[in-house]
Amino acid sequence: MRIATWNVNSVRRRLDHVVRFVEQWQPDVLCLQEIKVSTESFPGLDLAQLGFTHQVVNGQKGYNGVAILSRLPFEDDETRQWCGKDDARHAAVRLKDSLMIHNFYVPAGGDTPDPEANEKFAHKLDFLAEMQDWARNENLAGQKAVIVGDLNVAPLENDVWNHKRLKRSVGHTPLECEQMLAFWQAGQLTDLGRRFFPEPEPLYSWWGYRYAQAFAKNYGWRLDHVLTTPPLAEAVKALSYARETRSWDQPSDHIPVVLDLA
DNA sequence: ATGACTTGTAATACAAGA
Repeated sequence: MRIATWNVNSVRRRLDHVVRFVEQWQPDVLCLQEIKVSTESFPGLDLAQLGFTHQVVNGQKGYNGVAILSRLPFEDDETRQWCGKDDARHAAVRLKDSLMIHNFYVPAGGDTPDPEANEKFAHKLDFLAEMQDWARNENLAGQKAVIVGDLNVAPLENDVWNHKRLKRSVGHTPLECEQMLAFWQAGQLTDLGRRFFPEPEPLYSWWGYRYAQAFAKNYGWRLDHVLTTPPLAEAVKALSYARETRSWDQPSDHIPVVLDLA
């Protein structure tokens, strides 16, 4: 079984890329973030034609938004609010044999890494704290669960192209990195990115648009993560990064990360 | 050397991404 996660930066703008990725990689489940469309306007028929006849969409107009698309039926699905906001940052499904898939889009956090001066950063820290509480309260570690998404934190030194330079930048500050690792510990989560590609190897899933040579020079960040709980340890077979998509015409700034489960 | 870009909204800038 193959599960992919991808921040597509607008599912309507990138629909051709989604089709191309699905044809080449054949995921059974595709978790999207930043669909940037209301649930009503989501292009569900186009995606159903790819075989994803089971869909849960948590969208809103203009910003954010997540979706889980599947060839396999859901036994249950859920979209819940975080930090008391109805801002379309999470969706979850339960497949057969109680396999849970959680798809997150964690707040980016704005420009200034100071929760007093920047309410977006405060929101991001609150969100990360709530994820820790959730992992404990739901006994995430005891479930068969896959957590994926754009978590908007690159927690390890080699998760950014220049640790020394970027440790003051939102997404790689010590406080965010601590909070992300605390979430992983709260759920006893395995960081599959680093299980398959250990430090100090550079490992990235995002290259910004603003610097045109970012991808060519590999000035990237690892913001997109795939995490699994202890009951799934034996089932994890492989993890892949679909780097080629970043070279396609008018790409998303993120690439897909692909998990193979037995 | 993360800006210099890209998106959606709405009407020619602005917010947001990170």
